[in-house]
Amino acid sequence: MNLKQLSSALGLSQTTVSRALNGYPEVSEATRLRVQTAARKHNYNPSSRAKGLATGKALAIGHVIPVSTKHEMVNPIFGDFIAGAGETYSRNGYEMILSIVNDVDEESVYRGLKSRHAVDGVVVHGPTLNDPRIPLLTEIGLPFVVHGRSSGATSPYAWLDVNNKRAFNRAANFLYDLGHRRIGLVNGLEGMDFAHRRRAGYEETLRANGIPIDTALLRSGEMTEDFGFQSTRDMLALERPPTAIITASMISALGVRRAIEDAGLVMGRDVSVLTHDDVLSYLRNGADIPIFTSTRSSVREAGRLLAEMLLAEIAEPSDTPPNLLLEAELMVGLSTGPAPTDMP
Amino acid sequence: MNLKQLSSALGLSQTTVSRALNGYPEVSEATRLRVQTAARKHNYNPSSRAKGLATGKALAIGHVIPVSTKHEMVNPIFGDFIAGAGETYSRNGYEMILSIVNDVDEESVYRGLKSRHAVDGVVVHGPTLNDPRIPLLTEIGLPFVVHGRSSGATSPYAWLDVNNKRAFNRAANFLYDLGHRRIGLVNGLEGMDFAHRRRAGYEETLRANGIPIDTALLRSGEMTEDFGFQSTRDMLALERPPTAIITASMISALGVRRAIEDAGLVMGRDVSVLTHDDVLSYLRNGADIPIFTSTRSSVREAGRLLAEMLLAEIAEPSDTPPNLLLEAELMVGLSTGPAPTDMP
DNA sequence: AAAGAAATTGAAAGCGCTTTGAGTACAAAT
DNA sequence: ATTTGTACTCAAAGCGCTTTCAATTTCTTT
Repeated sequence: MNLKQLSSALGLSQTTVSRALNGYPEVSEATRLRVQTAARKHNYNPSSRAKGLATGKALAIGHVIPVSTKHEMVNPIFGDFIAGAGETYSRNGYEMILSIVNDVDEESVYRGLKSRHAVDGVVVHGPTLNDPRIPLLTEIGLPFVVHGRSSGATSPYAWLDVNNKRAFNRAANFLYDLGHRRIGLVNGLEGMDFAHRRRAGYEETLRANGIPIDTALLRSGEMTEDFGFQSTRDMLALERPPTAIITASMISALGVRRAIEDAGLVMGRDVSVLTHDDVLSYLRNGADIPIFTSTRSSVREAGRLLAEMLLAEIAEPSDTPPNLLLEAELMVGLSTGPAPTDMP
Repeated sequence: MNLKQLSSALGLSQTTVSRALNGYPEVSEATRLRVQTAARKHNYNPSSRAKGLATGKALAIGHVIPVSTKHEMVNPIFGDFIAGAGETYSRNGYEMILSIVNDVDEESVYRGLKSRHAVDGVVVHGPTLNDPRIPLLTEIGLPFVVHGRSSGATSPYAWLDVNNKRAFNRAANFLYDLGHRRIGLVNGLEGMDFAHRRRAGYEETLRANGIPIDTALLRSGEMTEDFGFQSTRDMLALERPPTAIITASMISALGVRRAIEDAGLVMGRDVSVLTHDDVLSYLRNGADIPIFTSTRSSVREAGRLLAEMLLAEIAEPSDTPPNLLLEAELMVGLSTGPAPTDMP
């Protein structure tokens, strides 16, 4: 059933039917009702292609997911983020278009989306330091919001981020207050902006408390369970092992935990662990009492909010790009405790 | 730059330019080359909307992701599956459209995708027993392939599945051969077809070996880390605890492991653990020696293959829907060992 | 009752592409 | 010299919508 058929079935012009369905005021309420009922009855939905062609809007948002060519790794937060954003889209009649792309030919994907008029805007995932996508999108004039930020960007752009630096300030401070002086960091990949900021927060707080940075306690890599495990195992084998470890995700935290227990130690007593928690649906951090002490910020909620920002920006572009900085919550769980006193 | 502009820039008609770009034979090679060069130079890409309108194809595949209203859970395998499918799509010039939908109003989403001509086909995720989407899609005539199967379906439909039953046959057999007689099952949600088949495989093998099914050793729920933990903790507290546990995913396996160690036991010695492993990119099961003994089947590869099936089906529908049954590989790791002899 | 305003409806153009049916030019065949 | 191919090229219609501009009907006002 298309518009033509529907309107002739109703004995009305396409114009009137179109107006009735799109809420234009020049249609009598009686007619509108009649049209709406008929549309529902015949299960009529305007073709999005035709609509898009006529209006010049795509009613779609692109998400370009970079898959690192190195490890073929899909960021595990992605599912939850998408779920959050998707809610906003469907509430607003937008479609979500996903492009999985290896990081090499990202540029052409963005250009393609733009020139094919496939989307009205895009979400930039996983920003790096000096992310080239930001100037690119600005140049080609495709509306976008970055999930995260990009240190080094020279002009303003729209973003939504967690205050990673402050989160890790607080994480390090919390451990310091518990008496820990050797605190390891199992961070995400250097080059990722979030990892950079987290490390900055960690180092700042340590320095502020007079603790020199020991690079032996600094690891960075893709946040897999195995990476958490290996990093921790190696650090625990040091002459002066850390008494606490801060890590960047629940998944790596599971690996950290495994290494601690493999070493015959007890998490929360011998070694404290503090993780960032994105509140992924399948990795709930314990129900009442969190297993891991964590800095907590729901990535799903971030998706919801970011999508709203983007849609607002598309509806009426502002002259100063919107920014939103979310604070992470510090949740005390069972994985942290006072620094062991029997250590040197 | 649109077709009109490009063709007038070239001094050719739109017809010729269109044909040149789409590989039609009635265009001289010289012209084609000239057109292609100009198109590249001006970064011309045909509008997908206009193209779709003219051809009647959407050049897009829909993925409708059900999010359970109960737990707001996004299946963690989803990211990797999508990554696999996405590769196939982009190689074939297709777009992927994602709809996140709570399980209640799924039907209207499928009908909408069809009537809006938004997609040429869809992938059905997470099939249940007697999944209503299969008759629905068949009825409305939207091509689809199911990732998994649906026990109880009355007519043939296209699917790609892992041989879950045989996988769990082998899993149970492997443990039986190691001397285990009390084998727990931490399964996915009853109602999900894959969980049903796995349980069938498990029960079949136990019965075949003369072991009665003990419902105290059977758990089913959403496959979170916490669910693995709680189920295992409870089972270990039984009067006659299991000496081995089979679980449905790496994530729940991590919880199983945690419960075992919390109980002061050693995985692989006191309690054996065997898990199904979807080979998720962020949960690699150890590099050389797998940590967990597992039945292994890459969900990413499944995504790739399934997308190919669907595109082939769209290109030329076959009269008998294609099916593909993948076998899971049994990988022996460190989490299993002979049943402890000191147990009754 | 006439005139102007307001409300309601419709015909047709246009969005950017593909594709049909027709036309032109040139070489080869009769 | 005419016919028959062959190789190119193009004008125009059509895909299903929105939207402009114009037309008609109904209501107010005088």
